[in-house]
Amino acid sequence: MTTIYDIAKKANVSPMTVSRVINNKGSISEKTREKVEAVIKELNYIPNAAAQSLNIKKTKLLSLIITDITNPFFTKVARGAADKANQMGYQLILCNTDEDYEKESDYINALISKRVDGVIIAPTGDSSIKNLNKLIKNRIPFTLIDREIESVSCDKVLGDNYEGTKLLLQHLIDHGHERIALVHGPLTISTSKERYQAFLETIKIKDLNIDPLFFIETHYKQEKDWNGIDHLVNLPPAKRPTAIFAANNFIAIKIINSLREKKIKVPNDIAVVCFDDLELFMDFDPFLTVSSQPAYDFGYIGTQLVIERVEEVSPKEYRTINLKPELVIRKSSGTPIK
Amino acid sequence: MTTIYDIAKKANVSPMTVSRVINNKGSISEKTREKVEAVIKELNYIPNAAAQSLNIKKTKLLSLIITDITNPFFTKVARGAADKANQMGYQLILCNTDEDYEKESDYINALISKRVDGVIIAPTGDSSIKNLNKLIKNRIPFTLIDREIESVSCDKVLGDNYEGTKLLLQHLIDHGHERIALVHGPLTISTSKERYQAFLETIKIKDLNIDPLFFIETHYKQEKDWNGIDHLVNLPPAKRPTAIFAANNFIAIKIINSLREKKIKVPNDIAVVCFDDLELFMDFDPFLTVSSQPAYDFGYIGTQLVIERVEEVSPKEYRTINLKPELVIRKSSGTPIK
DNA sequence: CTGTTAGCGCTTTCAC
DNA sequence: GTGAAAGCGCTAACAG
Repeated sequence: MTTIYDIAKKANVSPMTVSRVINNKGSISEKTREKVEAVIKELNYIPNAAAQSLNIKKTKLLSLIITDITNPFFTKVARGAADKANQMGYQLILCNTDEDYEKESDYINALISKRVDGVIIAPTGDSSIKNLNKLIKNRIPFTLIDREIESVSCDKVLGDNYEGTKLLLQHLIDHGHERIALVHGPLTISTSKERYQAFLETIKIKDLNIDPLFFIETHYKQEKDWNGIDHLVNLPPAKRPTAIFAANNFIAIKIINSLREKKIKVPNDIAVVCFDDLELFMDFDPFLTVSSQPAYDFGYIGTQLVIERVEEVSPKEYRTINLKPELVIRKSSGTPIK
Repeated sequence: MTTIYDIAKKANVSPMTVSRVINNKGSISEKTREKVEAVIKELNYIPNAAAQSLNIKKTKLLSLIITDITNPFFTKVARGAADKANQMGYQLILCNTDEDYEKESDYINALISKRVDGVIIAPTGDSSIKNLNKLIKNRIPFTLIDREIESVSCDKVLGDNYEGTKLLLQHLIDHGHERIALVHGPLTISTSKERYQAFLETIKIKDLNIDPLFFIETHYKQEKDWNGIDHLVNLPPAKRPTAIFAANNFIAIKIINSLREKKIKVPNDIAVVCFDDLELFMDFDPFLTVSSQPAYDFGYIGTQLVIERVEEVSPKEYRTINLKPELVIRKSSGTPIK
């Protein structure tokens, strides 16, 4: 491996001069600069980042912690984060937690060891606060994306789950639905809790009376052979919900699979809507009616905010960016039923 | 930041002893080990990876270079790579090249500077050989995935593009199609070239006479307002192809969008098939007939192979793993037309 | 079983 | 404009 010393020797200068050339720092005569640069090129020299960061205490490493890159929402988030990171000269370490606090914890330790400059994280849940505190103790700035943890102070990029839920629910109600089931995620995840609460509030305002059996809790994760709505599906048609609200896209997939198995048609027999788009696929077969969030921006802006913290150009006060959801009406919500 | 010296002082031992505890190396009395571990826990000490790697010349950093995380094929690849990497105690740096040689080149330089232990790469094309040579010069092992570059010696995880193409084409021919268009990617990408050649060979064997206008070149990338098949679509129905073979999933999306705009129905008016699945969405609306490749395995096995190189437990000879495609027949190829 | 010395490859600080 | 010395936080190699 060629080092700064090899360059120095061959260029007849001191290592320090080489360092100055590499970093464009201090003043050097045009002549020596050219000489040094020539040798660097000749020897294909590339500085050792570990040695650099040991001195300057910066790694130009960022990490994106999400629950599953396979979820199209997070795929887009990752694209946004990677784009911004690379544009600013940072590399991005990708971490998938699978909604698992322990994995999250392990990752955080590894990232601290790597001395990443900053972290963009969609936490696994409210208990993630302990992991975030570790970052704080180690003075690693982070921005929270998608999922809120109120007790933590940091930059945040959040969606509007109340608004998104209301839009979707209003749409169903406008179509004449009164028997609407909600399949939501764990209430320890802010997005889940907020969508749940917004659902409750809205049906209260609309004076709808929803059967307690119509509230179902599950995971945000993909799951084979999920049978969470079997008890609804096995009901005689007149007692079934006429519409189902899925709290995220993966839940919608589970629901639609369940319904298909039972030969129940969407939207003719039961309408289905969900939070978060399925990207791509919806491009060529617009099917699911959704509250679509600007996933790319969560990643892009989230990354921009950490970088600003890392480079100390942020205002002292932490910022919270709110990203609006958009109601995208497609086939799965059907036509008015009355 | 607390260092090994802080621990040493507080535990009344030498820094070296602390190092030994951290790395579980050499022998230490149970007593001192416990004492040191207690202090480490008390001070929340986490070793500085930069300092470590400066000595041991290993970073426990791997990189996955792909063209677009947004393509479901690569999303799965990324999941596989991340899973294996983390399982083995490595972190994964994600790089999106957008099929751009220059970006690839920049990434490679950055990764060399970071002294990543290994790289898993789906190269942008045949010219990537220059970038790979840089890795070789810097003694960074890599495995090539999905796309072959014959002149380079390394571990490889490749699909069988001939087989996949033939399966798909045979399926169309069995359905009675004789006027089949091919929309393929740049021939500088091995998968593209192989699918193209397999197509030519197969139609030759089957004695089909395909209009040269039915061969269309485009990118593997997503593209808004793509009009690459307008000249086919504008043909009178009797002169149009009865089926279109898309060389990858994103091309299929472009085609289906184009057809929909012109009110041409798939598969009734024109059948469409493609290489690589669209995952997820196909779960709940099985539509596209495809040659599906085990994307997750490309990432998982590719990562396993580099790690084996990194840890020097591989056989001397480079290995090539061939992953078989699977024909998945769904709606888009329709029913036999004769 | 434990400690000392040197040095990984670079940058900081100060001198000239 | 350039260089010498010291040190970032850790480990290899040796000594005891």
